[in-house]
Amino acid sequence: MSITIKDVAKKAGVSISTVSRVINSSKPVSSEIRQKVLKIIEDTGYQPNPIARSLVMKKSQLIGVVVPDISNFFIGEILNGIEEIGKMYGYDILLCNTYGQLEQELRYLNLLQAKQVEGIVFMTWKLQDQLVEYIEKIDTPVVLINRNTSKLLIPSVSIDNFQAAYEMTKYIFDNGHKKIALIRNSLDQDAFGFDQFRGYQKALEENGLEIDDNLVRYGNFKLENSYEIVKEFIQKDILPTAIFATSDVMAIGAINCLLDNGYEVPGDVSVVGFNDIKLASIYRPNLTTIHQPIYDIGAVSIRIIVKMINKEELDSNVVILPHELVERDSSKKIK
Amino acid sequence: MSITIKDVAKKAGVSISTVSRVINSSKPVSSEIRQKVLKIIEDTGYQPNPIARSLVMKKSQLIGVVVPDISNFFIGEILNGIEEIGKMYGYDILLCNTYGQLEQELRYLNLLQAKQVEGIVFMTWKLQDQLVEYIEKIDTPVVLINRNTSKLLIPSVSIDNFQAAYEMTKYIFDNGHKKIALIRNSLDQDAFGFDQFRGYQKALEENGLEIDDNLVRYGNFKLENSYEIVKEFIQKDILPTAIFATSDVMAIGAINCLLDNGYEVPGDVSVVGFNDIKLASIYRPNLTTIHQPIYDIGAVSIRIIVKMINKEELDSNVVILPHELVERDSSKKIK
DNA sequence: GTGAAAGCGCTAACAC
DNA sequence: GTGTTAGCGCTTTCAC
Repeated sequence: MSITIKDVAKKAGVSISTVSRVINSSKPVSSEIRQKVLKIIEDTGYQPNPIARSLVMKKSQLIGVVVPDISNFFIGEILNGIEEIGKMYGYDILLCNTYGQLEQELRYLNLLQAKQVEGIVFMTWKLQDQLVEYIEKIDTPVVLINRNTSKLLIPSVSIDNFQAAYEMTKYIFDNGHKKIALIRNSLDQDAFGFDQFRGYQKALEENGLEIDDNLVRYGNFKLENSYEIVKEFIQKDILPTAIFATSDVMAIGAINCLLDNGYEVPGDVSVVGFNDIKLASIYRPNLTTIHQPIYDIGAVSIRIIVKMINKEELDSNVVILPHELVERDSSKKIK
Repeated sequence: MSITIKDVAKKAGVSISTVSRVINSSKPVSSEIRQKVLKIIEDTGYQPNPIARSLVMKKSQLIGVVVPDISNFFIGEILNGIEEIGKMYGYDILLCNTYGQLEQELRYLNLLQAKQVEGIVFMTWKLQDQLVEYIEKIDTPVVLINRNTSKLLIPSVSIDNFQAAYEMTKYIFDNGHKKIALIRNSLDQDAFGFDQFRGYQKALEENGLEIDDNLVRYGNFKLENSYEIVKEFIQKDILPTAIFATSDVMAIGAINCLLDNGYEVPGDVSVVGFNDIKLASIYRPNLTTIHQPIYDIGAVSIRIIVKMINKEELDSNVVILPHELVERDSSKKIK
């Protein structure tokens, strides 16, 4: 059995309240006694039982993190930020993987509350209404990642997906492309996928281009999926000169398909991505893409949660981090 | 304030022990009362406080997972297995990221014990003696991932790195290569990196080849690192016909360097990897590599931890999972 | 400045 | 079968 506060108190010849006071510096203790207690703690290697402490303080020092896929490249990088900053504030991370399934998401949200986590960082591919409803109802602070919640009560952190997609589309257009396919994410209307679509739309319209429904396709974040879409472009002989995929992995799927079918990138087709995951600069050709401050997204989300836990006022419900268009080797000018 | 067992007891007009009994089915309760209590639990949405329960049961239902890099591709995939099987057994995952730094590793090991986790899954790049010593000393069950601990007391799960590296080297040799570089991991002698080296060594020796010290190099799991190594090969004009990197990411670093310098893969140089992370079949050329059952490694590690928690006998301290050589497009026969 | 005692929400003897 | 009670290890009034 490990050593408790009682043991320390006994050895020090003081009451447990006194020991508690020196541990927490919650009230003044005479320097003499403090030293004695400290010494005994040192000697015995006593560590306060956080569970007992949690029980009385009603604080678990735990933050739940719900993600749709731990092994997803983008998410892995976000987790780095979450973990590091979380630990900085003394919070441990309870990790939950939902595979993006609503049922799992609801289950974990419930489980995490039962576990008394103090806050939840939530990420999903598709933010279903039922989820929003549930999240807005619960007491535990929740912050959403990678999703603009300006219409909701839930705080969030993301980049300006509309603006980023606009810039990227404009960039492609400025490079001489007139046929620009969009492989977007199949998501609900309030999602970032919709914002991105609007950005794409605006850039085309501004430049007098019409949206070609054949060239706007829904992907599902999977490489195989964009691969198939491009295959269809080829088969139907409607291959555009540029493809804008709203995730790097989908961009790579597109490029792989092109390469497999004897096309050159960017020689025949320019392909650009979104996110700038590590892979974007590992893969050849290096991806032209929208750089997101991925680590910071995780870091900021924790900072928000901590503020909410401490009942501090949030400057804003929606935090928008800066993005940047990174020009690499998968796109080129045409005339 | 949320509802407690007391409230339920009062509403049901029974004692709290009875409520506890129906919650835990720990002792028979008359069907009539059981129904009544169940109904009230249903109505009130009562959920037992796991912290209070932990305090008295001395069980936290938490498993600590310590990894050197959450965003590492290989580790992300392992985490999937850990999370899923862990949840299956009712355990939550406390995630800790160490960046492979001994100081952090020790700190987290300590923190996790203080948090009363019931077991720890531990992963690191370099298993330092100090760590082994510490782990062997503590009461909390620990299992090591991706490391053969046959000489230690600590259980582990991994593949047969020696055999796998042997097979891969032999495969390359059988493809006609006589100059085979090895980019191995710079690790302590008991590590899998050493086993892999021995496998490489054996395959060469069996075939009457000598080890060329210029061609056996230490990488550090980083892409940039193997990139530099290959650059040096080129500069010194000692480029071999085949490069065996003991991680897929390092293999890709090698290929990138070759491509950047105008070489073809596998045209001029065959490059093979190790692990078979998702990226291995996304990257072009697809990597010839050693397939590890990555998800299963995570899954099995949790099963072992659960057995240890339950004080069940382990069949074996060291679990070796099967591997497989996967032939893809980054290697070819030469004459 | 210090100690006694109550109580966080729960489980598990122990009685009946 | 059911209720009473004693803790689990800690924080925090409330006295002194």
